[in-house]
Amino acid sequence: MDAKDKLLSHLKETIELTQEEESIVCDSYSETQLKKKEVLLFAGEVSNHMRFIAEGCLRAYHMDEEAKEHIVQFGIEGWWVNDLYSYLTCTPAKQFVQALEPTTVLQIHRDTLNELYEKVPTIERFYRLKFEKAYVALQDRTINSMSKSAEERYLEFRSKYRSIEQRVPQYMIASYLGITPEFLSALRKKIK
Amino acid sequence: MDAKDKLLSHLKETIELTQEEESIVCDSYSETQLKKKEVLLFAGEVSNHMRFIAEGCLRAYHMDEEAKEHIVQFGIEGWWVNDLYSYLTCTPAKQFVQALEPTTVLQIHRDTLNELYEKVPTIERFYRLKFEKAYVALQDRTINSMSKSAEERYLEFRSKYRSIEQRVPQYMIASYLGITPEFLSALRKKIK
DNA sequence: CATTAATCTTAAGGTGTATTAAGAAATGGA
DNA sequence: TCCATTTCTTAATACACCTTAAGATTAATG
Repeated sequence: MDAKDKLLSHLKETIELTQEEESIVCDSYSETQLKKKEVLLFAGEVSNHMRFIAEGCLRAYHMDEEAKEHIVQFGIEGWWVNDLYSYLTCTPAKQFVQALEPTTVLQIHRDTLNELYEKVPTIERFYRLKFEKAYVALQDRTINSMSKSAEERYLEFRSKYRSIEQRVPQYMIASYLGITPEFLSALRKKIK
Repeated sequence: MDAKDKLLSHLKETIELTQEEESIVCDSYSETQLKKKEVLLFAGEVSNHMRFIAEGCLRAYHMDEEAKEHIVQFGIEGWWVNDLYSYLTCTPAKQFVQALEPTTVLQIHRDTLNELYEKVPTIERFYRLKFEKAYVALQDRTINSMSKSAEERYLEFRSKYRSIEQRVPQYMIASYLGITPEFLSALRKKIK
């Protein structure tokens, strides 16, 4: 199954599309191949595309004043990864987006997407739902990081994202959880 | 200046409205008076209104499994406070919204707002911008709480929200910052 | 393969923040 | 004005998590 088929079947989990709409949709996205470690979006740039991962694995991370990295989100096949705020407001991104594996991404430019909304109205609904989900995920994460211990957060991460845990380095999971790799290592030892 | 005038001048900071539109807008909102400690939205309920604070002060907070409260957001005159996710998706709220002072709120029901979007299209733009701001505020808060110490977060809170710091109890600021009131007290002593 | 680079673990010692308990200060209601 | 309630502070002790440093594994590369 090629990248665009994956996108279509992903869309069709949420909305219905006619044959004609399917081909309009396909024509609106362009495919990009990323090497491992390649950066798709740099902090400081404006994010002009919505990005669907057809194959591979990405991370979005923030770099603080001391150049320490904080992973905000992972993404694998079937996920969307972006600095959403930058995309929505055309302001400079605060996050980097980088491939952790060789990755295939389908991208659509904001202008093209706005045109697509006109041609295929259900697409607008699809993205509205995406934005809402992004918001609740962020809200959950905020509340979570404030009210739970590192151990609880790790156990939750493991049960929620087992497929991710298995393919990204442990020190990145530590970064996502907001702890040091050493402490995560100690936690894992204790739990087992 | 009455509550509805405050709303109008708030809207007009972002969008333009004709005389006729102003009166349509005003008719769409209803005014509610809250006593101190009165709860406007309970976790578990669906939030069906967007809420503008004309006068007073509110907090939105989450209650965890151990019944500990975590303040997610404060709001004073000119702010909007809500469990936005619940509002957008018609799912049960995870947060409570409660008055910290005698407060006047203007509320608009989701259905009424959708009608208003038709009648006064610029209103839709106003709310889109609100939703975007809510998202970035949340994103900032998440990154912040992961990458900064309690002292840094407190100093930032103080310079950003001095007007709020002066009118809400210190232990609530501690809750907002994710620390205990005792530790905040110690921090303040140390800083001075 | 061999070598280097990336990742993970261990351990000692330190720091930030929580907990508990008590009392002091401020505020609000009768 | 007084009492009750709410809020803030202090201090001792405890724990979660960090820092540093080193070595052990594992994976990537020529």
